[in-house]
Amino acid sequence: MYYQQEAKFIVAVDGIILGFRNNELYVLITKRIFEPLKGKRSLMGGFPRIHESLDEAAVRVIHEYTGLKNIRIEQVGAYGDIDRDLGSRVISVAYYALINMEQYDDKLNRSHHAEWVNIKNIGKLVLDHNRMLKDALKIIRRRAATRPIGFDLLPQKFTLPQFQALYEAIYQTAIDKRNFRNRIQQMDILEKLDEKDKLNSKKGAYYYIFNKKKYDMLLEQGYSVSFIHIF
Amino acid sequence: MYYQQEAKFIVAVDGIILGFRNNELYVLITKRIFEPLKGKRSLMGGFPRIHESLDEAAVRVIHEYTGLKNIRIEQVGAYGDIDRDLGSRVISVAYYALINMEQYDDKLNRSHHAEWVNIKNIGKLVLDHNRMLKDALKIIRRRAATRPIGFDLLPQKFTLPQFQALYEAIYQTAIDKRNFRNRIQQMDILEKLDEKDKLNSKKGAYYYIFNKKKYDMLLEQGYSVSFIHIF
DNA sequence: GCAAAAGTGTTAGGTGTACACCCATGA
DNA sequence: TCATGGGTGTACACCTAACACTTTTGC
Repeated sequence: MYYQQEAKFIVAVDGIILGFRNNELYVLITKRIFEPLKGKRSLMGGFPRIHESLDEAAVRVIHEYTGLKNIRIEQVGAYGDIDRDLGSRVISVAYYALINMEQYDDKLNRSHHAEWVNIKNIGKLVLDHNRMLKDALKIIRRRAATRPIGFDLLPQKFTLPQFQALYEAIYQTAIDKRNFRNRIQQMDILEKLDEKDKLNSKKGAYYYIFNKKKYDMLLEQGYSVSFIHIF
Repeated sequence: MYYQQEAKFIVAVDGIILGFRNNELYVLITKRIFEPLKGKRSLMGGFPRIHESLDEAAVRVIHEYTGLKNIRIEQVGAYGDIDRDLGSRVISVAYYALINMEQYDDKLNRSHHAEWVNIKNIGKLVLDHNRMLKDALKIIRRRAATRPIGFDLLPQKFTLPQFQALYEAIYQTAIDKRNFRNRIQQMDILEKLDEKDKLNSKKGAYYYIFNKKKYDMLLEQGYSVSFIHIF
């Protein structure tokens, strides 16, 4: 063992957990059950264990709050301002995860005092959590601009109006229907089903599923479509 | 004080310090002067102090190694695999900095066993430092694609061939002279001087300086030019 | 005069974006 | 029959990328 003379820090992981329902983006927000700031609205957080990597800790924490396994996470960054946490000097590493709200176990809401909050109505969160959320969204938007993100966010079968609504929610902007569908079609990674969703319209919208094999092939070839022009 | 029962971690900061000279990109690499892995090639690293933010620690560490003040840093990310450091469980936060090699104090090289290594010839670095470097380059490329990065890397007066060479070094690709210049001209953020650099050619290339005021104005307007198409 | 690097414009093809109407169905 | 949301194609402007020759000057 080396470095024994160095200062040690409390390290936390915080999770920005996003879901999509009724054409709106939601963030999983909890009420802190411990001091300081007990009762205030906060992202899902936890502390890595000594035998866990940061990524593993993030996956575990998100699992504890959502009951979901096999989630993909991506790191947002490390937050290390001195007074960012009122409780102590804490360095926090933020991760985001996109999850399918249909698979989410709603029972966990109650046990964790968690709720899905529409991303438009997120108020003040504790500490620097608003900044974390903002940073996560930036990364998600960048990602979504070049690849068809959100297969994690959508149910397995989804309609094109749904898919488009997801993009509109991510960018908070209206997208032309025809342009959106043209681009999707170009990519050729969706499979149209014979089945229709008749909940949202009388005519009904065809369901699609995602052809993962084709998508992975395209990625390997370094493929990228610019979905939305944001840069 | 709260969270006292949580595990504490040794936290490090590592710096990817990039410079540009003779049309090539260089990384500042040191030989570790402490165990473990003493004598092996490594990025510049250090440990944040209790009263320092992570950003401050990164600035301080880079200052210690380069003598430079007023450097801009950007976080690359946190690295938290369990066995990433042989010495102990260490979580490291990486930062990159682009510096002007002309202003760099060469005396520090010797006192820190540091040397500038051409980015093409970086061999194996200790621990996960190769991955950090790769991640930093990804961020730098993304940044350079949409804004005229590298005013930090270039001397105050620079020529267009130099500026282009910088982009070629960042992307490791050849760029058409006329296209590059057209784009630069469109941005209208350079000022041509009457003076010429005659070191690299008989004809001589005009020096330019960067018009920061115009650049900042453009940034405020949410301006972005796609310099190079990489996505 | 000649080698070596600097400097300079145009064009064709592709991509982004704006845009309007018909279709299917339940009520 | 009508109101509602689903589905479809094109034209124009702009941007990207390809491309070749002249200029200057030290040797």
